[in-house]
Amino acid sequence: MSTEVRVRIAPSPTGDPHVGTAYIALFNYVFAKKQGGKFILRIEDTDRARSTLESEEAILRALKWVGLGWDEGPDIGGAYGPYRQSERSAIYQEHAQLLVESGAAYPCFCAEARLEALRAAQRAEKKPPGYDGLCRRLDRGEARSKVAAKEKHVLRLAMPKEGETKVQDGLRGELVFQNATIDDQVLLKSDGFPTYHLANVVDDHLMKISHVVRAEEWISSTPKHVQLYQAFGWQAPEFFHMPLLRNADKSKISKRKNPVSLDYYQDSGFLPEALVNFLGLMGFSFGGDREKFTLAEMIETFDWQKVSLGGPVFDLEKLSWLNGLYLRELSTAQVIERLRNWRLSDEMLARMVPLVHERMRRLDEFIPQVDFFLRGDLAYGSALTDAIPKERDAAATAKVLVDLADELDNVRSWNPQTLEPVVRAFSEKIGWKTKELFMPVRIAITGVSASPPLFDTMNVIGKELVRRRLRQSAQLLR
RNA sequence: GGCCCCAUAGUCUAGCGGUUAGGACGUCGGCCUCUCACGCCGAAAUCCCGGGUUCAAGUCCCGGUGGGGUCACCA
Repeated sequence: MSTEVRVRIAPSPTGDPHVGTAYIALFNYVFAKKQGGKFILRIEDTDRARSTLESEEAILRALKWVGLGWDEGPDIGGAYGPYRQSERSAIYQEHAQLLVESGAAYPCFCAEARLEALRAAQRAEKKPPGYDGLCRRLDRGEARSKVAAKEKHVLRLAMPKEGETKVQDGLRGELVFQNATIDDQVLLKSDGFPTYHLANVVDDHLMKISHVVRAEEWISSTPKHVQLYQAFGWQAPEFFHMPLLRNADKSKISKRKNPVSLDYYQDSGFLPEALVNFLGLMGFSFGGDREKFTLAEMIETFDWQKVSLGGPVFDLEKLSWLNGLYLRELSTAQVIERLRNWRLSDEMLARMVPLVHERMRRLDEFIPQVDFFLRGDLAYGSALTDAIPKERDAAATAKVLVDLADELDNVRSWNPQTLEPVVRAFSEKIGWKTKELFMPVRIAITGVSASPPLFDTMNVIGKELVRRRLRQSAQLLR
């Protein structure tokens, strides 16, 4: 068996490129490079309702932006493709079939409603929720004929009900789980697509992944994965569960409490090398008192022993400081280059100029009018409180802004035409006249009461910055 | 609630049986300076609690407590 180190980052393309993805990608990448191994990108798009190609593209773009390139992936191929799970359905079906034949998995015909009722009952009795094994007890012949009759079903893992499952974690040692406490996980959904559990095990094995470096939130499902490896007769990879990035209140980092999209960091003018350095500071210590180090230097000194397990709070303030260190190190020419690649590109100018063109009398009025396009966070002074509609109060306005931020999060394709109906529908939903709603929103997003049309403005500023400003404004109003 | 993980200042961390518990962000004060920023100097602030083990415990063990994760036909 080959001893080559092969690791992967396996994002699910269901939203914006997440800072946590970059964080985990970083540790995979660094470990692979340190070992002279391969770093693989695999797209886990088995949730066909939520996965989009647009999101996949954004994730690839963002990972490239932070400088974590892959050796094999959906865009460049490789010896173990395809690297998009939606293109591997047949592989999962075959493997699932193997499990059914060996008795390690069984078809389950229970309807959603029954499962919900079951869970509700378990909750009421304060028992741990989980499948009750009804279909597991079905006669195998009967089950087979139901399947043959095309009855709608899923495939479940026939989890052993006795004994224990041991997980070897490279960071935490041996983790022991009582099998009786582990649920009969669904492996194959009724739409024929695999769940994460099946797909991830099958792919990791087929793609010869040697080390699984992933977030701590996966620990509790790892025994299921270990059971699957055993059922297939495969050797499990080594697991390394990294701590979770946290909000200031220590909960798992989330977009409600933190800018979480890599797009936000790019749009706000963070340098990718600073962001990567900062992510490296989360849970990893370089050695000595060094805090500033390059990716290459991190690779050189990387060692799992230097990884700590407490969940690190993601502190934008410290990231900004680090970013300043990098920024000041650049030459003037380099800064100009960075600015051009940021918001002073011809492309950005081409988007901004039409919006302020007719509002300008002289060229010198350009800069003040595009001010909010070029900023990260805004300074509002009293503008926000002044924008509270008559008949409404600060608290209500704050809530509206936050709710709108959430609403906008669901907007997939961000442009003036898609934004307008969303915001208008929102206005109706909350029972505010558009007249009442638009001014506080305008102020929150631009900081001023006179600006180009709202939706065009939002379009250029970008989703993440818009959402961030709405949230920040709400914060200030409270 | 069950299961699991974690625990050094507000935050990120060093420490791997004997240290005045080190560094960084942030905060406060000062210096530099036309202002600001940068830079420099300084200050306040930490070993969650209780038992063990040991001559000696932030460090090892156990138990609490606290925080977190997870309990989906989402990953």
